[in-house]
Amino acid sequence: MNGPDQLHAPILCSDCGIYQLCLPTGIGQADIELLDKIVKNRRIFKRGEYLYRLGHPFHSVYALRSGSVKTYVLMDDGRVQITGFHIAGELLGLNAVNTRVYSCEARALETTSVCEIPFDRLEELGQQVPSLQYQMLRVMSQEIAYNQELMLLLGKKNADERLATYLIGLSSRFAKRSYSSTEFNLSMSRSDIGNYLGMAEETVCRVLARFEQEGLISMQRRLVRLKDIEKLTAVAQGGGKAESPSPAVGKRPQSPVSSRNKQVG
Amino acid sequence: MNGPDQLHAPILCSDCGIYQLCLPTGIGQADIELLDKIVKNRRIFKRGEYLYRLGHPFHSVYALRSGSVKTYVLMDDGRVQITGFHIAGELLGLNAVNTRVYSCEARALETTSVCEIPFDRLEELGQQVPSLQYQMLRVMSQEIAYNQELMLLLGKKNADERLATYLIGLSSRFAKRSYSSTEFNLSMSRSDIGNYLGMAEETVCRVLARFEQEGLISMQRRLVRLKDIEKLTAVAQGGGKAESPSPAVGKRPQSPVSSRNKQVG
DNA sequence: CGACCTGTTGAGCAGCCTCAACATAAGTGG
DNA sequence: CCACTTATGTTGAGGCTGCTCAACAGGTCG
Repeated sequence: MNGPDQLHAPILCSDCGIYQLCLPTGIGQADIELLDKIVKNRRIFKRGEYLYRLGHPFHSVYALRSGSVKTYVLMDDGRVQITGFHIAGELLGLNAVNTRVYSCEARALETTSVCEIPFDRLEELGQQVPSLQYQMLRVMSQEIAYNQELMLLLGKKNADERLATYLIGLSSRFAKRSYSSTEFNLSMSRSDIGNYLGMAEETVCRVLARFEQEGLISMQRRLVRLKDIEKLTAVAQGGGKAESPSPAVGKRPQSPVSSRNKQVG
Repeated sequence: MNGPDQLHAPILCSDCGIYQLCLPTGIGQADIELLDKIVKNRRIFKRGEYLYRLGHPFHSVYALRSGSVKTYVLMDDGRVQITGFHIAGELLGLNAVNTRVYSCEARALETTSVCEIPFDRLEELGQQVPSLQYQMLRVMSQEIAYNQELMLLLGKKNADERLATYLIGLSSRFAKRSYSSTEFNLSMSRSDIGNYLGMAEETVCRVLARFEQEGLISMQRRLVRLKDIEKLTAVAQGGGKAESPSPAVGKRPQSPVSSRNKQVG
């Protein structure tokens, strides 16, 4: 995690707020007005409704104004991997540019307000406003970096590290939107969290229960309070247990960092 | 997997070949010449050398002319997640656009020839050639879709499915480059494959050995021959074992597709 | 208030990791 | 060219993390 929006705190543009597409200095007022004309298309999605579905033709991108959305990919037999959890200020759907067909589904986790932006309009405008083009590249670049972190989590972290990473990541994202970074509402169910972090729902419960018992957090249903962010951060990076004598050995999780993993190209 | 380059077979542009940046109809001859001026910068990397490293400043993107490259992210304690395996015709480095700093490392797996393209030059040119901008979006969009598949693999597939998916994915990528789709050289070590698929090196060996024993493939060291692509494809999608009576039940791997996973937003 | 959805907790099992020894290939230097 | 060293791949035994199955508790909603 560490997640999206690494460097640039998304800035509201005018009334609708295209957030990630606008930079403080990147786009002028006149351009913003142009942009506003395009994005007037506001929509509300209720919990469980789809912004777009797998295989549907690509026509628009979506800027989230409020609420939250999960995106996920599917296997034939119904297995689900949630690939993203998106909150206000983020931009969805650009990943369908290549094939012109959505490669994943996006579904509202709660009542969610979005701006729907027709991509061809956005493209036209991009040719008049170079910095807009650049912003699109940035948004996608950011998503790639974000996905890389998730892959690291899925491939190399154990259950404790995954959940700690998840909580810390949420915390810092909320902080950037000026929400509380220590107390917030997970809009995802335990099952969703499991499908996001690559673990069973039950394991999510158990680990959270242990975190609470160890004084790292407190929870009631989907409301979390982070009580020891420092220790949580340590857990997320694999320094969770062992303040043990042996500093290098006993890292515990998969990937032993043994002499073999020297990675020689 | 199914991997990159879904729809557009990358086309060589002039002598250097910017592959993914060019479409048959997208970019005119004059533009290609412009592009060529920029990408004259050819370089050779030997096995183990870095195209770029974590935290280094972003200045260029790299188009692979021949050879292969792995990209990966790191944890503090040395754990590694390989996030991409790239072959001739693919474009690397665009994921650093956002932060202007590389968020991963790229390392040659064998002697590899690349075109190094200064990004600011590419951007300038993009403003004159709109379709080039669009191509960049496409390349990144494609990478995102590709990463989503990898996340699905890492989060939801068991060892057999992972390796089958990996082999099938390689096969179809080689096919698109007009290499043999049934016999090819894995340029990654077992350890790399493990760090890519999120499993231990030993497990990679064991599963490959079993695949060979079951007549799906034959291997000697890094040379693979796919002997039953159909069955391999079935395994990749989780239909590997059970041609069992019960069609829906007994899916076997993590994520039971039980009644609970109904995913209700 | 009953039906249902979500979350919690327990018991048992198994897939995959860890550790370790060995085999083979690939370099390296004399 | 061969002996040595190192990297890479293979195979076995055993244990642990996290999954599965299952029953139940607490909320939520009609």
